[in-house]
Amino acid sequence: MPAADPIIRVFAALADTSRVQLLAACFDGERCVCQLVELLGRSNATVSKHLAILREAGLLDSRKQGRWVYYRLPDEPSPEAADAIGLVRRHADTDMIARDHRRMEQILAVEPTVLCRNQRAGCCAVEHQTDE
Amino acid sequence: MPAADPIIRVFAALADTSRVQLLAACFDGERCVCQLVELLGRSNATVSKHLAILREAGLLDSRKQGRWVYYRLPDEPSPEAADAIGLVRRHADTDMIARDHRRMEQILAVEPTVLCRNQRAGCCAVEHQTDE
DNA sequence: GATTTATTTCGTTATTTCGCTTATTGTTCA
DNA sequence: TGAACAATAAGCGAAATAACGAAATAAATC
Repeated sequence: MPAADPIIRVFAALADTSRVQLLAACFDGERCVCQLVELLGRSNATVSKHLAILREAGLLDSRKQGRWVYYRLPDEPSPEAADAIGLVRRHADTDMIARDHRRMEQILAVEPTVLCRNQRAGCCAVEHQTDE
Repeated sequence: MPAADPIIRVFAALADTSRVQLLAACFDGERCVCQLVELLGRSNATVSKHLAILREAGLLDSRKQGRWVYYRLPDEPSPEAADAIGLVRRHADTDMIARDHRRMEQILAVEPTVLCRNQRAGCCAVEHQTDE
């Protein structure tokens, strides 16, 4: 974790499928944590930690608005972060990202308020598609 | 280890300082395992394993000539490997690579035969510089 | 056949990572 | 002011990873 070299930190941050998913989910705009929790289907603590790792590597920025925290691609990324983000854009698993993209469209159709309430209740806020 | 996505495998391979050092050591040409063992100052088993991880990620190729195995940048890298190698070239820790480069010049001045014999004897084949 | 170089495996130890549950922080709203 | 709420931090256990020594294997050379 205490990677001396920033580039090692970037690589370590991206050496995890969940984190690449989270980064890719922000390609089209900023996302609320609760939306990303819904996307990954993991606990909010887990997702929050993954996001912190991406932020500390300089791959995401966060912004707090009211109760919600939004994550987005950095406006002024470090050279290595910009380069790495481009690499993910060009080469990350197309199928997975496309699938996540379709699911994110469903998630975005739900009010964050409703999303959070359903997550708290322990049930899925957005139905999973039966891709086949 | 069996990372589904090749790009994740590439990132995981580079999320380690030793492996970035090994990759960078091959920037100027192919290197014998015994030379890389000397560079890192670790056991040959450890170095061999790191090299295997880099090779399986498509970041290095290996070639056997006589008793020695030489590692080099792949002649026809995958798109993601080529991209990642460029990223390391542009952004990896300059000081560390320069230091390794100087040390590699000393190592290259020694016959691989002598290098291996000294390594087998358990002593350093090439004096460490007292950088300061 | 013996030696040499590299790889692989085994067994051990230490460290790191992932995900969870359970506080805690800081905000909004009744 | 106090309750509810979103996000994060802290702590825990399980699993993966990294390193080593030692030994076995493979392949090439002498």
